[in-house]
Amino acid sequence: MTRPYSRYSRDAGALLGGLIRAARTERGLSAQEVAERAGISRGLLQRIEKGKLTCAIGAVFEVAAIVGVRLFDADETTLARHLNQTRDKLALLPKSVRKKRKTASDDF
Amino acid sequence: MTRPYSRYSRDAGALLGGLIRAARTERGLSAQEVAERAGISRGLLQRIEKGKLTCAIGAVFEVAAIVGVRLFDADETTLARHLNQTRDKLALLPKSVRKKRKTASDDF
DNA sequence: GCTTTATGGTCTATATAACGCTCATTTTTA
DNA sequence: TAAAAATGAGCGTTATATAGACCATAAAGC
Repeated sequence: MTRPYSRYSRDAGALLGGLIRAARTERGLSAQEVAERAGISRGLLQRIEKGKLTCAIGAVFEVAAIVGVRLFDADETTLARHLNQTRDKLALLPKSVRKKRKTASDDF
Repeated sequence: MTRPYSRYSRDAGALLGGLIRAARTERGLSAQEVAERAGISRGLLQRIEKGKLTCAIGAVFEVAAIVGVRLFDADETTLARHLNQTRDKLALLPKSVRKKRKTASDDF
């Protein structure tokens, strides 16, 4: 990633970080404790809560799950179900994308 | 991140990657094109679509925005508004967390 | 007030992610 | 079937995110 980030990404990162921090303090968890449970350093947790966009998405997911911030507005079972649906949908879509396609023409 | 990822994170990553790939093919965009627009390499886009959890969250956000996958079920203006609300909420919360707190006792 | 602890910031070393390239395979169109 | 394009995957190099330590400050409890 050499390009500057878009407004949307910056806002999304800041929002997610803020939600994580709010959830953590509401639950009375220290940064040290959450970092240990997530298996990351305290410094990385600070960057996540500040909305830095260079953090690994896995670390963000781990922290979000620990403090109770749910992405996709879905709990674990809903997530698994949605995951299967997406897999089924992908199986129906074309394997590769070409300029002119017979399916789902955009021009009308 | 040295620890293995939780089930939740793995599912969330796979789901998000699948949603991105489905949205990209539905819109008839090639991997090369999306990668260029996002300012990332094609290899990184492949890893994102496969749900690899080591990808930077900023790159994932950029790609998601380009192909039209919205996190938080929110568009740009809603995102900004929610962002402000989170900031206000954070201002009311305690700045640091201690073991025994007067606010929001958990024990009843 | 004092003490304790959480947090914010900086620095260095190291692990590793990202890039750019290549090639093989698959898929689509002619 | 052949040609063209997209995809998947591997590899060496480079860039950088992360961990871990440190210190200073701020905040909470006594």
